[in-house]
Amino acid sequence: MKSEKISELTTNRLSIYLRCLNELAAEGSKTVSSDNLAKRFHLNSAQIRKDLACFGEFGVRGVGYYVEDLRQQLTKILGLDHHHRVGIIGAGRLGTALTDYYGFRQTNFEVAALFDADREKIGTVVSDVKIYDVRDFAKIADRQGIDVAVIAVPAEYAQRVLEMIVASGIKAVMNFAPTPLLADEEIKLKTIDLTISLESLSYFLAGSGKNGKE
Amino acid sequence: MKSEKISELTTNRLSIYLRCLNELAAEGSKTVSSDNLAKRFHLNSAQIRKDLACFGEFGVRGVGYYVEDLRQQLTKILGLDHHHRVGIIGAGRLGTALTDYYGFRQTNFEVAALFDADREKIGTVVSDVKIYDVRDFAKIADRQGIDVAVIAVPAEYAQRVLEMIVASGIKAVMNFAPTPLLADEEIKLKTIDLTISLESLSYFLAGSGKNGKE
DNA sequence: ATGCATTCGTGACGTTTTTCACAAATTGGT
DNA sequence: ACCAATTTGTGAAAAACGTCACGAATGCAT
Repeated sequence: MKSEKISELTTNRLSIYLRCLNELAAEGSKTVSSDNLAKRFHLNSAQIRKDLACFGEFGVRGVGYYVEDLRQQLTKILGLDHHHRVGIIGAGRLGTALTDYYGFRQTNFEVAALFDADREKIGTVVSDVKIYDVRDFAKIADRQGIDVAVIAVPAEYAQRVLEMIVASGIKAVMNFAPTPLLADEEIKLKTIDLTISLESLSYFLAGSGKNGKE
Repeated sequence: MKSEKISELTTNRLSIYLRCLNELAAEGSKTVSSDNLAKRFHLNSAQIRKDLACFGEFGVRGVGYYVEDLRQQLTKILGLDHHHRVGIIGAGRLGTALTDYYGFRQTNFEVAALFDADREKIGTVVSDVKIYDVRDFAKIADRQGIDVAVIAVPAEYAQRVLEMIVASGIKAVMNFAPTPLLADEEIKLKTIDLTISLESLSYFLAGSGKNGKE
């Protein structure tokens, strides 16, 4: 166990390990070795051990990891034993699609409210979630206990929306607008930029398949 | 100019640079320095110069980069001067939301067809795009000239869908199913795993804001 | 009990990515 | 024509990340 700061690459992999452990637990496996885990994806077993070692000594030499135990540990480390309430800003196609994205429920996130500026939409309900006026964001976010915000508005509004979110005291933000946003250090901002991913495919196709890989 | 293999991190940044150059061009700027570009996001100017140097010497010492020229160069490098036709497998919430995601059009991608296994959906039209039977994928993909596939089905079907896509000869795939997929070397597979990103936020919140950053 | 097979935890090593720092090229003013 | 101010391109240094290899701990068979 080394309690230096943990890289995001490591925590991302923890998510993958946990998913696998959940499957193993469902299958009834009692223990699993790092080598075994590594083979499921094509990872290196030493990396898995190192990732886990950041948080404690969960394994038993000669045995491996106890599936159920490690599962619970990772669930706790990733904070998935806590419920989170999500507010989505932007009730367009993407925002509404996310509203009943089952990945949210699966990971203990609940979409509590949608926000939009369009008067036509305000007051209506999508998948049991009400659409509020974005101008009331701080008030509703507070009343609803929202602790995670999702930005699903056009790029040109994203920075302003982010500032509104931060001003309301929310610390975790997921951004789908295709633009890099500037935020204070104490905010966790995660940008999912589909355009970059698309252009990455485009680059690959332009190079006419000279290089492959993930 | 060094024509070794270029890392994905580099090409991803090219996308960001290009976006910025498009804005600068729209604003009427003639030239821009790497330092100037670097300040817009918070990147290092040397990195920008190195990224660009992978593809040629586009800058002029003492001046910077000619916005319009660099814009065209990057557009070409990223293959954005070519049109691509996209097939989306899975006509659920996500698949249909993606269908009129304007980022596609912006980047010269066009959603040509949707595919689903649900008989209720097959034959209907979403945002001018027809939903076909997924069992006819190879045939339709060929007929429609589809060269990019998007996987928007539940995780348990994703691997099988990928194999179907690969079998039909398509080389570029974007996967939204929250599971790592195995693909051959010659395929470009890009996985966008929202669950991992969510859990990353959860991890941050669990650590109660001890560390921030992007 | 002892030995053998297994598997973790980790220090050492190698690779990749980022940052630094400076020579070389260019412009504009005098 | 020269000097000062810029700003690129790039080798070298630093940092981050991944892999290897091995000592230490454990279980099982004899």
